[in-house]
Amino acid sequence: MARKSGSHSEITRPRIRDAALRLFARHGFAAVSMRQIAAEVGVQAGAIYLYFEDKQALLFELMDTHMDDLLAAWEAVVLPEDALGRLRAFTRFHIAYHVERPDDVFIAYMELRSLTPGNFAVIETKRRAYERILEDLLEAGRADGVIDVEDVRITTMALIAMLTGVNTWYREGGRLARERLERIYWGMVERMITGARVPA
Amino acid sequence: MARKSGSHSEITRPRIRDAALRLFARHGFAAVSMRQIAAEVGVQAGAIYLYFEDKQALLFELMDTHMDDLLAAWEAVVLPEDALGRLRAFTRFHIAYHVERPDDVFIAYMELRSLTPGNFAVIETKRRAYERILEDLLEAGRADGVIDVEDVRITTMALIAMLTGVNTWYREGGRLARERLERIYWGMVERMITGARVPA
DNA sequence: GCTTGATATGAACGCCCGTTCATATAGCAT
DNA sequence: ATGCTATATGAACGGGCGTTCATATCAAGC
Repeated sequence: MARKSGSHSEITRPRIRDAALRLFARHGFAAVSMRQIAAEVGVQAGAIYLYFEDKQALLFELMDTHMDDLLAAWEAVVLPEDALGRLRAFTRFHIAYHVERPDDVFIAYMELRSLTPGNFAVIETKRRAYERILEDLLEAGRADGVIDVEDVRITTMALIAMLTGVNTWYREGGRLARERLERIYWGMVERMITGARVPA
Repeated sequence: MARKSGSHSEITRPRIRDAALRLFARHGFAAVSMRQIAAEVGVQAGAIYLYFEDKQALLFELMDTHMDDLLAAWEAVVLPEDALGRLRAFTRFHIAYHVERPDDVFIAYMELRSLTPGNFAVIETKRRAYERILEDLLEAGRADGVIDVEDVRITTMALIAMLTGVNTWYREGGRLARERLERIYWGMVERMITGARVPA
């Protein structure tokens, strides 16, 4: 049977995407079979190939659209003029985005090694572009004299790791909690890059 | 043929361990087959079962001995009396250990989801024990009034993530470089937990 | 020198994998 | 009503998986 009521391309495709996203995030790319994904959607394994070339293409689409969404979301952020304000915006943006889409984020840095070399190159470029945003903000702050770090590159990596780490332990618990989370992290970041004691 | 010259239990077993460690770290537990591990050692797949009950037991041993080694290595560190000095010691210890044994560390936090529930519980307990070390040091520093953080638990998680993140980008490049790495990271940590500007 | 036990083989087991394809159905255009 | 096309099935493909086991070989103990 085909074309059941309400089963069009626009419905099944995203359902496959969502199922793959959740399963890959939970069990890892290599540990999830096409049949498991299909079962989650309520379809046979062969149907997946109507929408994705193969398993690798499915993973790549998840990671690629995630990186595009992430970069686009940052572009949409309205930034203050001052360097420190921009770093504050980045910190809060990064945490908010990572808390909102934990599965995408998790896959994006966990399954890099599951990509074919060509696909890896594409994702890696976008990943570096994102890191570059923070790195440039730090450089700008340094030029303005408002921040003071020993090594911009190392600070960038340290901050990214620290902020992304939220993903490993924090789970959404209401809007207020996330607001506090962002505030606390910005407090730590600000100290790290300015050395200034921030008022309680 | 069996018992080739120089092929005893004391030789083959660790060779299997080492091969599994490297392959799991590189490709992930689920993506590596027993035959691949055996081939790396120059043995047939069946031989692995003379030393390990199954694939899961092999992974568990890697993770369990890693956690034991990590905790034991920390116990062996001679600590200063002051809280800040202890936090400095922890920071340098953590980085040094992670830089020295990147594969063990990588597996230990990457393959938690590949463990059976019972094995996971064991590793998780040890992982929490390790985090607890840092958490207690922060609490002690707070009691002494030498450190000032808004939330000890969140600071602990942020620091662990930041320090462990070294593993994702740093590759051994001589002893001096690592010394500098430790110094820079301690500089960032100290600022984060004291808010003090450290002299260049 | 013979026996014994540790060490390894390699074939085999049943199972699941990613992927393909002939076939069938369901909704749309005519 | 009829044909067309998008959508899905389900069986099949070759292959690799984790694991077991009868068998063989080697080193050491008597």
